[in-house]
Amino acid sequence: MARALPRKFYNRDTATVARELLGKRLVRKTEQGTMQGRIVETEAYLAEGDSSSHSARGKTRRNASMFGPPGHAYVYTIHGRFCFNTVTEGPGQGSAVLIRAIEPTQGIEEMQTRRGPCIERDLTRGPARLCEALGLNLEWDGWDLSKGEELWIADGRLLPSGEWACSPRIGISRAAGLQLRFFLVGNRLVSGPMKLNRPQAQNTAIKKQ
DNA sequence: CTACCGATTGACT
DNA sequence: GTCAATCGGTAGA
Repeated sequence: MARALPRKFYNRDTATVARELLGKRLVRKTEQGTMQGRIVETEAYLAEGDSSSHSARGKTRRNASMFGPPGHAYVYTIHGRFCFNTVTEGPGQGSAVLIRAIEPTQGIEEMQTRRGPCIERDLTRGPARLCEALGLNLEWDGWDLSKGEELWIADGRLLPSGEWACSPRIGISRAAGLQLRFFLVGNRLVSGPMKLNRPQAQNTAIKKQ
């Protein structure tokens, strides 16, 4: 099994971290067994110039982890559900990457137990769904992902440029023009629209999928 | 204390 | 495609 991504991986430009997390595996080791999924969709939330970031109006009890060291988890609640982020840059910057969807690769049965009845595609498609599947909650807020224990992200190869795309982020109203959502082109576990907005090129080849 | 508000999801037209 | 249930966090009285 690949090692956990080191802290220096996270201590970089947040959009870069969000893009490079694509294809990496999120690992959750429990006494019952190990659950793993390939990261297929992420969003960057910046420390500066991003009015939709939780850090935009300063540090609070809720977002304190965002201002902590990079490589730790930031877990928050929204609409009575949980979302999992990795802290980037900093410490003290207030930036993070939201993991929006993973493609299960191991421990599917345990994920199904936690999620309850749903179609297989909905097991981990969406930030709150993947948290429920992996049993992530506020107890994991601040967890050091670089330790490689219980919950971490495994190192892996970088994706070829043709396999990913970016777009505006989902479910936000402010700073909606920023292209800070990253996803694997054509992957069925990606939540929301697959509409491409790659800076360079290009839609024609990929749109046909 | 109350009021407002989502980085969502699931149900429905 | 649309819509509202949901509930903790936050700000303000």
